[in-house]
Amino acid sequence: MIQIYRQRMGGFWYAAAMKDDKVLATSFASTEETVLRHMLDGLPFNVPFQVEDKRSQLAEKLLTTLKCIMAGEDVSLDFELEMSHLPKYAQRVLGFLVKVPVGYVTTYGALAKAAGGGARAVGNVMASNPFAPLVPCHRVVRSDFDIGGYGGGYGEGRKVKRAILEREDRGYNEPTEMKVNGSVLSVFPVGFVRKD
DNA sequence: TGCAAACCATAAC
DNA sequence: GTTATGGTTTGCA
Repeated sequence: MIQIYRQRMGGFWYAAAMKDDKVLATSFASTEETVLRHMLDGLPFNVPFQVEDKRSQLAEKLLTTLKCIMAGEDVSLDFELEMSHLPKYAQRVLGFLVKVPVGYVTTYGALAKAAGGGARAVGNVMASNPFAPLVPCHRVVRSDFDIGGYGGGYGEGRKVKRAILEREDRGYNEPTEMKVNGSVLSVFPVGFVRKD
């Protein structure tokens, strides 16, 4: 049985799907209906689930973490993510993405260069990221530092993406290269992202 | 700038 | 198998 938790904090609804101590999906949205629907889309298959009204300690911690990420805070991600049902390539890309630190962004192309595959394929993985905003797909922008898409495509979600990034700005100035899984991943200061 | 073509994993047929 | 679809990128006018 999969447990689903949801909570409203600071103007957003947050939701998490958990099985035992593992996280299957997370989501956020402006309404309860949307956050639940969005998160159910991210679940692996049609398995029985139950919406819980009381939160386990771990669920409480997880939902709070989601809120803190939205607030641009630096949090530790010591949660166990269940992604074995995702395509292998998607797992790989997400594995690189979690290494991008607060205050930096990477690009679809840079992520592709590190993880393999192509930029558009990376975009596809971002669009179907079941772990937003825990796995920080909001930190992936276009190679020309246009903000890129968010929330499944080009829509209002872009505003949210920009807002999160503004709060994550740590004032770094220099691009840097990170060693991840034996590959090199280029990351860039949030300040590089184009304003409009 | 703007547009066309290349790019590449997935899902749907 | 094959095709259609993207949160992209690059080159060239």
